[in-house]
Amino acid sequence: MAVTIREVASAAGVSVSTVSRAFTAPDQVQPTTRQRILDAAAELGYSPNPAARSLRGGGTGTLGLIVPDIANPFFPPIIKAMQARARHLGYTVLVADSDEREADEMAAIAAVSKRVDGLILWASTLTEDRLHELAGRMPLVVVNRHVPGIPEVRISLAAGIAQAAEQLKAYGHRRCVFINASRAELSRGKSIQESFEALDLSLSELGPYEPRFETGVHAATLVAAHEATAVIAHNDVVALGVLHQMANLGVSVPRDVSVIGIDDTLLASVSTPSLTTIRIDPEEIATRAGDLLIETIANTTGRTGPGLDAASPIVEIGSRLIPRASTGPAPAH
Amino acid sequence: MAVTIREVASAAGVSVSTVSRAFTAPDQVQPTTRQRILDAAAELGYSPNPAARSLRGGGTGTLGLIVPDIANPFFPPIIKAMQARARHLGYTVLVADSDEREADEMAAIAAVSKRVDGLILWASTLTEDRLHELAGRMPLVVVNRHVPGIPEVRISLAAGIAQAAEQLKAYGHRRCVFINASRAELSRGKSIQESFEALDLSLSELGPYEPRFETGVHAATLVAAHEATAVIAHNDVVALGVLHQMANLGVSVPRDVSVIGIDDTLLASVSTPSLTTIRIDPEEIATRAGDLLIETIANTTGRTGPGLDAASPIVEIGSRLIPRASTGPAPAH
DNA sequence: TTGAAAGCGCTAACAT
DNA sequence: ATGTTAGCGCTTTCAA
Repeated sequence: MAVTIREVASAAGVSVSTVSRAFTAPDQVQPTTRQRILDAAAELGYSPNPAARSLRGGGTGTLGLIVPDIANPFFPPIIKAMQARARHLGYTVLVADSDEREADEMAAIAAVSKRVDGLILWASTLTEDRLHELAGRMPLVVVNRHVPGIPEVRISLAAGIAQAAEQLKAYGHRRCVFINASRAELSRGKSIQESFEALDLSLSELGPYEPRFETGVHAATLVAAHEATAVIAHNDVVALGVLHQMANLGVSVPRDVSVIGIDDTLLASVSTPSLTTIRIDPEEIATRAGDLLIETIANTTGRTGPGLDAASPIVEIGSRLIPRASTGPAPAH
Repeated sequence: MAVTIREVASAAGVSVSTVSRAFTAPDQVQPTTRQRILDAAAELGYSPNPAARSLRGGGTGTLGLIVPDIANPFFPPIIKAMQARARHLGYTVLVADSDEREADEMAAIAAVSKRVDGLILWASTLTEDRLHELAGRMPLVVVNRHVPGIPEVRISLAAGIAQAAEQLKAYGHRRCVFINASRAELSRGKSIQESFEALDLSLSELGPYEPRFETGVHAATLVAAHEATAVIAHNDVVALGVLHQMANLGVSVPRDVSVIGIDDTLLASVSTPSLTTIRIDPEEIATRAGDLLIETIANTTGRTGPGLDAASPIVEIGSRLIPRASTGPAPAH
């Protein structure tokens, strides 16, 4: 068995409560005593048992993060950043994925909910009702999902899209295609349409499709029919499908067609040509979401009734264009 | 507060121990009683508190997995597969990364060790001594690291390499280059050298480098000097660097040079041209590693002295070539 | 400033 | 087959 608080207590010649305080409320114990305890603890290799702590009611010290798909290259950097941030704040992060299916998401939530102090649900597939019910039982933050009354982190593509439109305009493009592959409630289409119209760029929307490589391959064959010289894809994976098929068709990128992705995953920087894309900073979103959850946990603790708060917070994360080699001047025609 | 075993007990009109047994030893309670308990539990939305369970000594129901880098595209599918497997077996998986640095790995281990029943250490940076010490304190499985006395999962590239050599030979290649970017103790070089020699293929080794995209870019410029017509890269990322630079140099892949990666990450299937690579099945390795750890946990529980076992198990995971578009006949010359 | 003791939810003797 | 109860390690009143 591991070393317990009692052994530290007897080694330091104090009671267990003093040892406990030495860790959780250091200023309540005499400096000399505290030092003696800390030394004894170090000597014995003591560290508090988290199970006992959380049983006692102190919370689990763990944040839960449910993402649609761990294997989607967009998420690993976010997970990594959130782990780092959380550790810094004394938390651990427990990650699970929902596979974009409600049943799996419920299972994932059930599996982690008793082990965490709160939950970050990314693009949740759950109904509003269920989310509200869940939020009533534990601190909750949703990302990329708007549910009134639940704290939210929202990714805004507006800035990145506007920059993309500007770049394409400056390069002389006139007709563009957007490959849409969003679930309805997450659609990326609307804001894009507006940004492009504002600059007098025509934008045809294809889809909605599944956000897969093959979607890009398929959509690429449709670009010519629209007489478009630029393509914005739903994400980097789809954009790579476009690049792939353009190469097959003997269409040069960016000479004949410019291609823009979204997410700035690893894929974008290692493709050939490297992919111009709209970056969403993983560290920022991870940090903001983690902090928001911790804040929500803090507000929930020691509150009796259900949230009579003012409006629940909404944090917005920006985006920006990362110009790389897949965009360039429109063909002379 | 959440619903406890006591509330279920009174709702079902039985004692807490009967409720406990209804969950942990169903056959020890009368079917009718059990059903009544299960109904009451469902009604109340009861689920056992894992903190209480583990405090009681029942283990945490969690497996720890420390990988070098969550953001390395090789790992997410493995993490995902291990989660799935573990959930199936009633476990949760807690993942952390070591960033390839001993200090970070120690911190990660410290952060999770009290929350898990055992640990899978992937390509651990720790010294053998530390690993032995750790193994003395908790069930341990190492992956891609050989430490006598510690259960181990080992990835064997032999089969995949042999198939690669055969393919290149059949395509008429004679001179090849291997871009090595391994830490010494993990080196992929030796077995490759042997496989190629066995088929009378000349293999020059470049490096060791860091396993990054830029390494591939750099190494690509060196291939011509070796008069090689085929390149095997340390992993897919490095291979993409090669593809990228070959395109820059106006060298056609696979017409002029064939390129082979290792890992079969997402990158390989979405590159242009798609990348021939050596696949290590993420599900297999995740399953085997998870199962081995659970087995090790089971053997440790209820054993008194330190392991006087027979030799600790070593599980070997195979590999195979996935032919795609980046390999083809050697140029006629 | 420090100590004694109750109790968090659960399981496993032990008793019936 | 079911009930009673001690105790896992810790924090936190309450007392001194």
